[in-house]
Parts: sequence; structure tokens; C-alpha cells
Amino acid sequence: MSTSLGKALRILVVLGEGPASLDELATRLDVHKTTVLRLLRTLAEEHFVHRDDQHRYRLGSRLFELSSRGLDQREVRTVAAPHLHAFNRAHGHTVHLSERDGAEIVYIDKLESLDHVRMASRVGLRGPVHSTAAGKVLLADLPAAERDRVLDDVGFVARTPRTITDRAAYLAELARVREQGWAQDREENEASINCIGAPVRGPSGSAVATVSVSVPTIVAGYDQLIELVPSLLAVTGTISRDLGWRPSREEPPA
Amino acid sequence: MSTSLGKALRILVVLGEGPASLDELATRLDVHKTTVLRLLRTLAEEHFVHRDDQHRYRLGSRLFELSSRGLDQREVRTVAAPHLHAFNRAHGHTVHLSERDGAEIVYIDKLESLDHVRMASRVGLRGPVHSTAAGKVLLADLPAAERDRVLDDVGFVARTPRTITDRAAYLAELARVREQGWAQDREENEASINCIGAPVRGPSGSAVATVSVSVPTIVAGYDQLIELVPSLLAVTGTISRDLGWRPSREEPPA
DNA sequence: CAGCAGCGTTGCGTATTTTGCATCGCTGGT
DNA sequence: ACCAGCGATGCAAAATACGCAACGCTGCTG
Repeated sequence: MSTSLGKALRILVVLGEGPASLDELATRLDVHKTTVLRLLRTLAEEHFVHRDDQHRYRLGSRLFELSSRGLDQREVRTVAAPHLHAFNRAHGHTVHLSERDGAEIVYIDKLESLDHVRMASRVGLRGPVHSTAAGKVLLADLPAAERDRVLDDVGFVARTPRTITDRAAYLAELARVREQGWAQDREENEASINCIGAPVRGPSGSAVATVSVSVPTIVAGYDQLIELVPSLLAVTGTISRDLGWRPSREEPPA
Repeated sequence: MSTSLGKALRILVVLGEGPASLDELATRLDVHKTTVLRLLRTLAEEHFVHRDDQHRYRLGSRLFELSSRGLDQREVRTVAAPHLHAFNRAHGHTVHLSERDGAEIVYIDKLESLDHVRMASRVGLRGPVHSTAAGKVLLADLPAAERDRVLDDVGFVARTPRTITDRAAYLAELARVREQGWAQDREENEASINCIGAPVRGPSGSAVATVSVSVPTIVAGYDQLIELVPSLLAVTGTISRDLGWRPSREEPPA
């Protein structure tokens, strides 16, 4: 639509991979130097990009500020933060808070594992809804009509040999998740990483976000991970109540 | 320079203040609805902006991802993080890590105070170099020539009645800071907030960043804040050594 | 139930903007 | 001192964004 804006945004994305010079950017994006230069100038004026003494560009402070502001605008995140910290300190595993956006989930908070094995995930990153515990949790809770509409957009690409790639099988999995109140992902999204997730509910009773725990198989086996389920459900329960959820109603009216 | 890009960036800035509708954005920015719509579409395509079901726009996940990446690219931040956490846990006050950018300082990390009184600062925000402890630290360490060049860009605006607004007085203050190895700010940047800061040094011996502690006067008086100086110097010393600084040389060769 | 108001959306002609080229200037290396 | 590499600039051509006017949808209100 707006081509110059599109180019500018792609510049930012490329800079996300690391600092770069004007030339590098022009080459990587296949845009003429002069264009890139001018876009960089406006980006720099607004501090979206920073130009250092050696004419290298990197992401600028406005981006950090906006991100911080945007994250704070999410009520779930603010409410969940202290509980996630406590949970992370208690068990030491990587914890993610995610929301759904169409057929993808987005990490809106992440707490690093205390071991030295770290995951490559990151706040703002997106993942498929069909291969993650977080995705299963959020889809399981959706009214059938909306869920089906979302499923139409799911490509069911096999991320690992264990990924569920069949719509019917996935629906069965969702039923299981709904019944037991939490979801698992046994190396379905990333090889050597297991994950469990449970829903955070808002005042209406519907799932607004998910807390999930990711553990590399070398750190802890599946059985050990499953032992964390009660603890995980306790955290999501607390966060939900803090958000105004009233546990009384068993089933949301759908 | 690039007007449409400029408009798009301003859209992002406005959205930083909170979600908004197409109309609100068009009015606030004084840009025609149709233009805003098209810019929002390209922004949304790249996930810089998110459009929810009710046609309200908010900042999108790409921003969060880029911010997270950009912050990780700063070595200081990664190295400093664990030490800052420890310091924050030990004393409970707001801690900032900042770098200099021209005549301003930029917060590249922030740890919240553990009391309920919180500061309005934020990662990515910028502050004047002449009224903050962080600014004093970073300027004090600069070679005279470069320092003078930076000072030419300092407006010396009075942020509070106590702000140093005189170049000569500021130079004297910098000399004091250089001598004692740390800086203070007694309600010079914000009324009712005192602050102390100390330099983080890189392998070359020059200050690459600052750690500063901000405390509202109602929480602790100046004298109590000063008691933290040894502890603060210990943290910055540790971070500096982790960055490859060798304490042997007393004075950098300048 | 009908009419209305508010808001988002679209197509199109105009004109502003961006673009790419050629050229210049600076810096750092040999 | 020269050359190579890279960043910066002015200008003319052209693609692009712009603003207008009008449409359609949704949710009120009479």
C-alpha cells in the first residue's frame, strides 16, 4: 500500500538482526542507497534508529520506549508479572505469557530460565497456534464458530515430526485440553522442548492469555514437567482472580 | 524528509499513549482519515500495529520484538542485568542503566522500586545531560574537547529550581564528579527526587554507561541515599570488570 | 421498524513525493 | 599522494500518496 513506509519498516526489521551500514542495508533490501539514506534520516529524527559516529545504524530509543509503553498497556501483563516472577523463582524454568492474534500466539512476557540452557524465544515473537501449548489453550476455550474460523487460517505445518498436522486430530486434542484445563506440547513445536500451558481468565470467564512453561528435555523429562501442572494451575488461577475472574461458574455460557 | 514515513512514525508515537481509533488518530495528527487508514494498513501488515475486532489500533508485536532484540544487542545491558537485579533486591530502590546519546541520556534498563512509590521513567526515555546524575557521570569522563562540543548542545533548561543552569557552574560540578568518582542530583531533574550515579567502564577505561539510583525524598532523605554510594560503586566496579575493564590504571590516558 | 448519525472504507484524478542517476566529497588505507 | 570505498546531494522524470466525494455498515433513537 504505502511502499516507502513498507521499506522503512523493513529497514527496522533488518536492523533488528544487528547494526548495519547504509550500504549493507541498501544491498540487503535491494533499495537504492539514496532512498535508504533518506528513510534512515526520518527514522533517526524520531529516534527510531540511531546513527553512531562511524555511520553505523542500530535500533533507536523510541522503539524501546514504545515497546515499554505498549507492554504496560496490557493489563494482563501488569497483573501477571509478580506472580510469574514468583513462579519462575520457585521452579527456575522459562515462563511465557502469551495472547492470541488470529492463528498465531504472541509472547507478551518472558522470564528466562535460571539454568544456563536458554530458549531463543523473545517478547513479541509469534508462534503457530496448532503446535504450542499456549495456542491449544487459547483455541480450546473459543466458541466453536470462532474456533473453526481461526482453524481455517491454520496451515498445520509440521514444525517437528510430532506436530499435529491433521485438523480432526487437533480438534480432539482441543477437547482433551478443554476437559483437563491445561495443555501440553511434547516436542510438537520445537524438537527437544516440552511445554505445558494453562489459561488466564478474564471477568467474563473466557481465556484472555496463557501462562506456559517450556523445558528442554535434557533439563527435565516429561514426567517431571507434568508434576508442575498443579503449581501452574495455581498461578493461572491467582492471576485470573486478580483480573476479576470469579471461579464460581463452571462453564462459560459459550 | 520523507513525509509519509514521518506521519506513520507519529502514528506510532500517539499509539504509545494508548489505543486509538482511526478517527481519533486522524484528528490528533491532523492528517486525512484515508491517509491514516492506508498507513495503518501497512503498519499492521508488518505487525507494527495491531487492529482489534472493534477497529481500535494499538502498538503491535513487531515493536516488542525489535525492542527486545535491540536491547539484547547492547552488551552492557546483558552484562549488567544480573548485578543490577542483585542491587535492586538488596536496597529496593529504582535503578537505571543509561547511555549517552549526544546531549541526552537514554535509559537502557530500569528496575522498579520495591516500594509502592514508582517513578514515571521508562526504558527508552531520554533525559537532559545537565540535570541528571547519569548525565554528569558520562560527561565528566569525556575528553575536554568532546565534552565542550556536547556542552554546546545543552540548553541548560531549569527542570526544577535547583537545576544547574550555568555552564561554568556545571563544569565545576563535573570536576567534582570526576574527582569523587560518582555524581549526585539533588532534586535537579525532578522535584522530590534525589539520585546518585556511578560510571560503568569498558576495557579502554572510559565510561560507557551509568548505573544510577533514584529515591523520592519522602522515601529516604539525602543522607540515607549517600550511604548507598559504596554499595553503588561496588556494583559498577563489578560490572566494569565483567566488561573487561582493568582497574590498574588510575587515570585513563585521555 | 424506519430513519439517522457516526465511522470506516473505496475509486479516481491531481499533484506532490519519492526515486534513481550522475556527481561530488570525505575518509582511510597503501 | 593517490586511490578506493562509502556517504551525501541536486535535479528531472515518474510513480506514489493524497484528498475529495460518495458508499456501506453498525448501532442508536424516535
